Amino acid sequence: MNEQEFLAGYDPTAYPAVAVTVDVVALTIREGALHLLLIRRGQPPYQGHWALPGGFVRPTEDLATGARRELAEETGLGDDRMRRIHLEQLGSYGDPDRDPRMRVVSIAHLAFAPDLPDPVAATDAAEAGWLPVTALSGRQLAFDHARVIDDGLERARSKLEYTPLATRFLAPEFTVSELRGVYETVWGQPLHAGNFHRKVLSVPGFVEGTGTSTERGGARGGPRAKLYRAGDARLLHPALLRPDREETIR
Amino acid sequence: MNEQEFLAGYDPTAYPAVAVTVDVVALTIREGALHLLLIRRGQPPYQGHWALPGGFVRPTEDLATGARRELAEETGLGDDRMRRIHLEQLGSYGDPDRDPRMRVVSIAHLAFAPDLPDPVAATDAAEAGWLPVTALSGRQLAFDHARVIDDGLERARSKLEYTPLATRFLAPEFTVSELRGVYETVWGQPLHAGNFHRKVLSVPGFVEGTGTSTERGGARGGPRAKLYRAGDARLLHPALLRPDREETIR
DNA sequence: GGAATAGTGTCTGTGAGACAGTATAGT
DNA sequence: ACTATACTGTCTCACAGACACTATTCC
Repeated sequence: MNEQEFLAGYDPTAYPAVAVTVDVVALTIREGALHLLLIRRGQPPYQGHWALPGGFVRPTEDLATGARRELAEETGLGDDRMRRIHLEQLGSYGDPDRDPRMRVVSIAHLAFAPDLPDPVAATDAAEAGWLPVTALSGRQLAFDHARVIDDGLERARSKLEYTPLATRFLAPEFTVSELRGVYETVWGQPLHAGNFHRKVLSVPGFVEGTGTSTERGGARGGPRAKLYRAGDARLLHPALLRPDREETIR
Repeated sequence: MNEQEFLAGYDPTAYPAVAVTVDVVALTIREGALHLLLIRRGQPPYQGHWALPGGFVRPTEDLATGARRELAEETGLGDDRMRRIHLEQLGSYGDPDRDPRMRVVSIAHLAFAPDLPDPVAATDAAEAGWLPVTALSGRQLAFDHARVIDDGLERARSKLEYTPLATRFLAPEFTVSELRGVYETVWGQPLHAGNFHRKVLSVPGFVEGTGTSTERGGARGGPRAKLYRAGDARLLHPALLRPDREETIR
């Protein structure tokens, strides 16, 4: 350890400043498609490119609070609707050159939200909106946000296997079919309706019946479906594993 | 958005400085017990308390590189032995008051290492060593490191279920019994030897035989065991689930 | 010989998935 | 009437866990 390193151990100002931001990969399901909240940047760098909502963490807030605040600012949601949104830490991204202006370490978060109204663009963004994740390929994303989004989507797919968080994409009361729709949308493949139904009801604590049913059957016929609420389980056991995972193993 | 917030969006120096550190929860197995690399702090705050190895991120290194560097510095290992250590990001800890000196956001990492020699204390630490994790309860840990360690241990237990990373606690060639020992140590419960044996060999890509066997049988008798290497799987399918997870589900 | 360990055989229960079938509603 | 959907029944296969057993080696 030389003199510079010794000093640096005690005096962080011996190093150039590092900025800490929080970014949010916010997912929701609209019209059967997985959507992502994105902001079109109004100034350089990456002016005109799409970016994740986020910003500098404030002195008195912790990381999760900062992420929740950024999400609330961009979506314009009140406390009541914010409370139904699941938010967890996704990971930190700190490559030295990920932001051309300075060293920025971003703590990315992942959010699952029920279908929400279109966001009102904040003053520091030219535009904000929910974009289908299928529309991202080919589009130029700011910073390393393409990778953050990829990580977030994979985390979301994985979380649906072991946790009951799929319910967070739905209204407080939902049918098994709607829940199956969440899985099919996030995983990107159809599931067997009958087996899914039995499986969901057999996992302890996943859902609990409300005793009520939908007012009408399906748009194209069928009986009225029973309504369920999220149960008290925090983990699904046994888990609902994705079919055909062979590709990702090696 | 008021004037201060507007400026802060463009000029991070409008906020008080934030320091970014990397910390490492480094785990290894010694004499059948799970051990953790800890440093006894030589100066305030938390002087004399045990803390995770870590330090400030340097301007030109990314987060994983910083964590690997800190680990190498504390253990005194060369590149060859460092390469066999698994390192992954664990999570970020950024509560505003976690460090009394200033705002410090720490990106914690998790490392799995084979049995290593005792570390040589670096100049900025009074003492360094591998401590059994069972010896931690009751001991005063610096900062929020007790929580970081808890999160790391739970992550380690979980990773052994879905990945072949248990092999990272062992030498390049190992027996099924030694591998079972890793699981039993990390999970803290005995496993059925026969079923474990069959299970490990049946998971594609978990281990591959070397064609050789140990020189001697067990210390207290038994045949010579076949030797295996880590296979090419990155995920175990089907997974090796911990027995009796009911407690953690709700 | 006695004891411990490596490794295999077998049985049972659970659960996933395929498939079929019934009941209920919309058009 | 026709069709789509909700939900249930049944069969098969895979696998986890319990138990038993043999073979090998150390003491």
